[in-house]
Amino acid sequence: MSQLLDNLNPEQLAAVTLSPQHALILAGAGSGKTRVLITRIAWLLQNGYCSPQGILAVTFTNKAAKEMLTRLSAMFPVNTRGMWIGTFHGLCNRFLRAHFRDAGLPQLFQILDSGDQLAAIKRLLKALNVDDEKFPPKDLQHFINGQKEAGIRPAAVEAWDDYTRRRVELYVEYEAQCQREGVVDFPELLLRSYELLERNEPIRRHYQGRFRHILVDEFQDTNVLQYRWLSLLADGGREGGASLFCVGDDDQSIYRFRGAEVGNMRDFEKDFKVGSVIRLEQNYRSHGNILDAANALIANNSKRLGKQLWTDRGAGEPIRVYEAFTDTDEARWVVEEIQSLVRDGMSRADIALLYRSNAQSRVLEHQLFSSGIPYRVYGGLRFFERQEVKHALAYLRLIANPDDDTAFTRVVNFPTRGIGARSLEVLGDAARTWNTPLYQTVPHLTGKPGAALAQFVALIERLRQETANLRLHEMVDHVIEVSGLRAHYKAEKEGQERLENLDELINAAANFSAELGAGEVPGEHGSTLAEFLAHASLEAGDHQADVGMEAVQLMTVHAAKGLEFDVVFLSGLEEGLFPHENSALELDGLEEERRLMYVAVTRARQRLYLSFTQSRMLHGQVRYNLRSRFLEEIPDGLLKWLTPPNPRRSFVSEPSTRYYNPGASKPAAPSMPPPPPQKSRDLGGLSIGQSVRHARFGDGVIVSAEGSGNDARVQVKFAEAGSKWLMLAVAKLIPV
DNA sequence: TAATCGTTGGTTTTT
DNA sequence: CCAACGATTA
Repeated sequence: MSQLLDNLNPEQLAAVTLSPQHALILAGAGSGKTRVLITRIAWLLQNGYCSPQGILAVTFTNKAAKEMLTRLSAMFPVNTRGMWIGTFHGLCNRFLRAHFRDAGLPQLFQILDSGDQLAAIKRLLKALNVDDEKFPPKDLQHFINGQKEAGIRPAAVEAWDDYTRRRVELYVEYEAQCQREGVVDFPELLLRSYELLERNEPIRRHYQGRFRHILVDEFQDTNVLQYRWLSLLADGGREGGASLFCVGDDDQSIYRFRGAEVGNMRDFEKDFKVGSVIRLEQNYRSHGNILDAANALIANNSKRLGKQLWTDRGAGEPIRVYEAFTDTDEARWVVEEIQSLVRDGMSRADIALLYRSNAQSRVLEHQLFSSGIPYRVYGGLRFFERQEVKHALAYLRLIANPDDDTAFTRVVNFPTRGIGARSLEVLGDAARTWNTPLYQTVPHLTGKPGAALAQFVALIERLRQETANLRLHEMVDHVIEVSGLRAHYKAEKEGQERLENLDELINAAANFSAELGAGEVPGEHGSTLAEFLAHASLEAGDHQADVGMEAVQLMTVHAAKGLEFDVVFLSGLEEGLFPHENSALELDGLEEERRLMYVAVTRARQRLYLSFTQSRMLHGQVRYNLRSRFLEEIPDGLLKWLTPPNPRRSFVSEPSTRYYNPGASKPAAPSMPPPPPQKSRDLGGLSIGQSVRHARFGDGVIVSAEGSGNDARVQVKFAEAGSKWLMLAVAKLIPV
């Protein structure tokens, strides 16, 4: 007991030992929020406030959920089985499996991941003969998911124009298709769960009675539906309902673009009459200068709940700033700096290269590669998203649920068995006529295509029978073999890696049943298989780790959230890139970018490098940008310039020849590249940062430029008219 | 049915 | 510039 609370600071202690009540914990970066969350659970259990069955703890990622489970069992001997700890989607899946009938779902319903969902929508549009130029599948997917995540079914969508009305019709059709096929997409997992709880009183009562303490991680990332779901489970804060313990940081809210609603924090405070907002502001990660920079930066945001990080570990090193000529030079400098760090004994794995957008990794990778520095890029294809794995899973899905048309279409002709587009069209038409899933439509067909399709159906039936008494991994193995997938990839010249991945899938199946417990009964194939398939959809797998590889870590700032490194390089600190130009179009977009910058800065433990370039290759064109305003928002005293600091102006107006002053600054990059070409003439005497007047748009400032000669365009931010790109050859811009 | 060519668009992303 | 996708061609 005493051990449990050892070494907690006063605020952490207060949060952990709060008497059962609704609470909002504002947990700053590196303030030990996970520890608080876990210790809170242990404390509640240890002091008999509730049993493990009474705990519901929810996270966003599987990684976080797993960490919570492991650390909890390490901290405190408890049967974690009874607790509901998992992701929103994982828990909703569990809930829907338990109540599939009441939820109106088949017992073995399948889960569509985003890719599957997109494929399903494409198929739908084709079947309905909808012009996918007018209704791009991706947009429709976004629309549908957006509605679902706001808790809105088609009937409740406010559609005032024809376009929206048509999209709502397609939303209806899409729902019907999913229902027919017995599949559920990600947002549907949540919405179904929510609706079932809402409308089924016995079930609602049961869960409201069961869960006494609901704990939420990364609360600032919840969307509207998730908050309503939590709220419902906690009986809206009424007497006798569960206590909601929400941990989050509004300053680290960086997922509004995917539906996160920071406003949930304020709403929660109000709706649940939260008496105690506890701030965790002591940071155990970074040195003072880094925190000061982060604090200064985020102070520029207006809509904050308010928080100030501090540390007792001393100021540490200054933040190093480097101005490069081009993106290539920037990358070159980063690599040299890394080499020097490694020479001094720094481990490569403790160094991170962060950037705003994935496209920026290319140059960095190139330089790292040619210097022979091992590196690892996060955020590519994940294991369960690989095509060979998806193919194998599709066969398994058909065994579990033949109505799954997405799976059917995926493998009906893979490996090829003479079923072409023509046959599938016939089949699709027939399916519509009979209103049956593709699989069930096959027997209705006659003729040659019918025969080939019948063979495919026979194959699936055969697989189902032959695997009925096998254990999961044997089943997977058998399916890979008999379906012809293994032979197919064996024959393919580049198929070796794919074969290995298929073997890995068999391993994954074996591990899965092992973890599930020894209780697996052969022949009960349904449920184990369905659970494995759900697992594959819900947990696409870690971004493959090169185990033991001492490698520099490359990732976007988004991907870095929650991580920390001794040394962080943040490159591309330029207007238009970071903050990203598109952010200017969105309401409060700049504040979100600033939070993103805040996240980036607070990743560093000891040393932080910030860099920007004068010119950068983007979309095949050289662009000239101002350095990021975020740089200006960090107090000068915290910065150490590795290149001479300039007034915030582009080289266009002020050629930076002074960089060539040989003795100017000692860390000047050893291989100083030639200066970028002077483009000032191309801008017709204008320069970035300059104020101009336009006859129609009024006064503004040139923010960036691209192209040259006749194609030269400048982006002008007008006081009244907003931001515009103007062709210099066309627009008359008068310097003011 | 596979290979090749041309077009298009290019923040951020977990489940 | 360059990757991903769709349409066309052998």
